[in-house]
Amino acid sequence: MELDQLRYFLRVAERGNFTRAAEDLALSQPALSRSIQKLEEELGQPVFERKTRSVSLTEAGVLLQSRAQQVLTILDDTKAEITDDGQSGRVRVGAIPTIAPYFLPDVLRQFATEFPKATLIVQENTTDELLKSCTQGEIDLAILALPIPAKYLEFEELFEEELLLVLPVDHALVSKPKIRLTDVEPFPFVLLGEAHCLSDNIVSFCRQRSFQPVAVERTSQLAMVQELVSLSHGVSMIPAMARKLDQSDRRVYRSIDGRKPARKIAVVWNPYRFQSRLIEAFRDRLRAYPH
Amino acid sequence: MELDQLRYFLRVAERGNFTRAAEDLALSQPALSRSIQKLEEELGQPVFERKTRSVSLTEAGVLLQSRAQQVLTILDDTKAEITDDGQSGRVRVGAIPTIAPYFLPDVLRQFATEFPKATLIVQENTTDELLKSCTQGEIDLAILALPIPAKYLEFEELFEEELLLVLPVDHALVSKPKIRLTDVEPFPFVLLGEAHCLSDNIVSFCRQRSFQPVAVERTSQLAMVQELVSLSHGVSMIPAMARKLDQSDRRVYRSIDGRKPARKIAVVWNPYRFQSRLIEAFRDRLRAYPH
DNA sequence: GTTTACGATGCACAGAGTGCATCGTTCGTC
DNA sequence: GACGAACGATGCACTCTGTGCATCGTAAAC
Repeated sequence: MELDQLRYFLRVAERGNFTRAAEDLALSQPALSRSIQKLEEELGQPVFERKTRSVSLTEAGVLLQSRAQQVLTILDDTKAEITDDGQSGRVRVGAIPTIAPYFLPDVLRQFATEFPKATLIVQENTTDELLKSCTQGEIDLAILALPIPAKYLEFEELFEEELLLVLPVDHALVSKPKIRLTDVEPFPFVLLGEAHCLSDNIVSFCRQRSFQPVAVERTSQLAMVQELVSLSHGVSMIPAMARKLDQSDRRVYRSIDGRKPARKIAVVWNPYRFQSRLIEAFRDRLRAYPH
Repeated sequence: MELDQLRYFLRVAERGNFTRAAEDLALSQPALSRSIQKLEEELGQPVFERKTRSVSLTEAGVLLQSRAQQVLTILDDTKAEITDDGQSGRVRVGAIPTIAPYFLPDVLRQFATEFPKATLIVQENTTDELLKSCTQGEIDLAILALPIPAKYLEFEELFEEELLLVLPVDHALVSKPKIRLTDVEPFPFVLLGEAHCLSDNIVSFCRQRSFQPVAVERTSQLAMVQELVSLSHGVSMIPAMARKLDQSDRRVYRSIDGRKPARKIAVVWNPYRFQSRLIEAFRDRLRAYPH
């Protein structure tokens, strides 16, 4: 039994497909097939059931999967722990798209200056994917908005951030000195796609005030939301950090009067994985970041 | 990091010597040196401190040692668990020399008949060595005499066995109808070497009756004790199972009157290791063995 | 100073793992 | 019902890694 075989095996188990797994592994499909064959030969029985369109784990495969994961995690962490000098190494950070471009660059720059030997790897993805990556040890830290279904993960709230109402410059509400949430109710909303938690934040905040925002458009980037608002497709709510970077004069931002909509930004990590000094340091910088 | 590297590493750590470890591993010393070098290269630091006469673990090495052991154990057990069909496989049994030849052959024969596909491996060694082997997962079961310092090990008493007084045929006590322990006190003893727990059993039993047997001779095999007794070098105490196999008429066995000296035979195993159905079966046969 | 113990290094070789090309089988589709 | 696509298995040639043998370098022991 070789470690590579276990890595290969896990990937095939994950993808349910030799060809796809081989691509992931940067390996030819025949090589992968043979590697699994050899593993099965050693175990005296198949670990996969080959169906015509996909493969699934046998009983033996299920057992092997959990043990292989365990073993590779231990070795990965051991290596990280031994090579941990607090200066060099790797920090893999994930962030949701509505945070990444507004919050991360500053922290990354600061961190890179302070730890020039460190390698920073950033992944931008949805909350669900980030949590999965974090659980599987593919990233060390994830920065996202609460609430999260954080099974087996640890998190720490970093700060709370106001969501600002964004309006086209010529919108009726612009001249109103105090805008309450109820004032917004009649207007259509421009929101991000459903996979984005910011939409959930906004919708759930509105729902607490018992109104359901009407989403006229769904887009995938905050910048696009801002542009669509400028073009009077609707109004929206934008995190304060995204407003800071907005140079345009074709839209205006207003703070909602009364209880203000907000989101809580948190950092998440996997407490079962070794936390290198570099990772700890990154978390420290996140905490210390002015907001 | 490769599994072989970890195996090599552990052996060197155990032996504190590359050359010796290489012999154990059936590998040339240069190959071993290079393998460790590569491991150290990957970890970015040495795992051994090379002194002129021996090598010792560095801090990193100590960490790696425990993790490597853990990993190899998991994989070993996983393989055992997957390949466990209750019929084929391997059972590694250890026994102390004063039990092995008298008790094991019958059990082994019976077990081999019942499980013809199974491979039986028997190791004869002292209690200390067997417990060490069991802890390290080098054997699956150990059969020995209580008491044992059984840290992290589980044990189950199998039966209690009387220790019989053995005398030369022409000994003064032979004609005595009832021999009490005090009657034996004046006579010199033939005992096994100090590493054998049977000597401990005998000595501690006598000490409870507040006398210290005088050992005139120390030998390494029960058969030799029996022969020396025949030659009137002294008297001794012999487990009942060893008497059964004794065909000679040059010595006689007597049961001590009063509280009889005895030893408790137990089977020991490592509860942290996977117990295959074959191992369980072997334990069952041990329990069921008539005594 | 000489010998001994022990790990490191140079060099050549064998075998395991890999990639490419291709095959065999089973669905899905026209 | 024949054809094509998806997917894993197999044949073959090659390369690269790990290994053994011979030898070296160094420090302790005699």
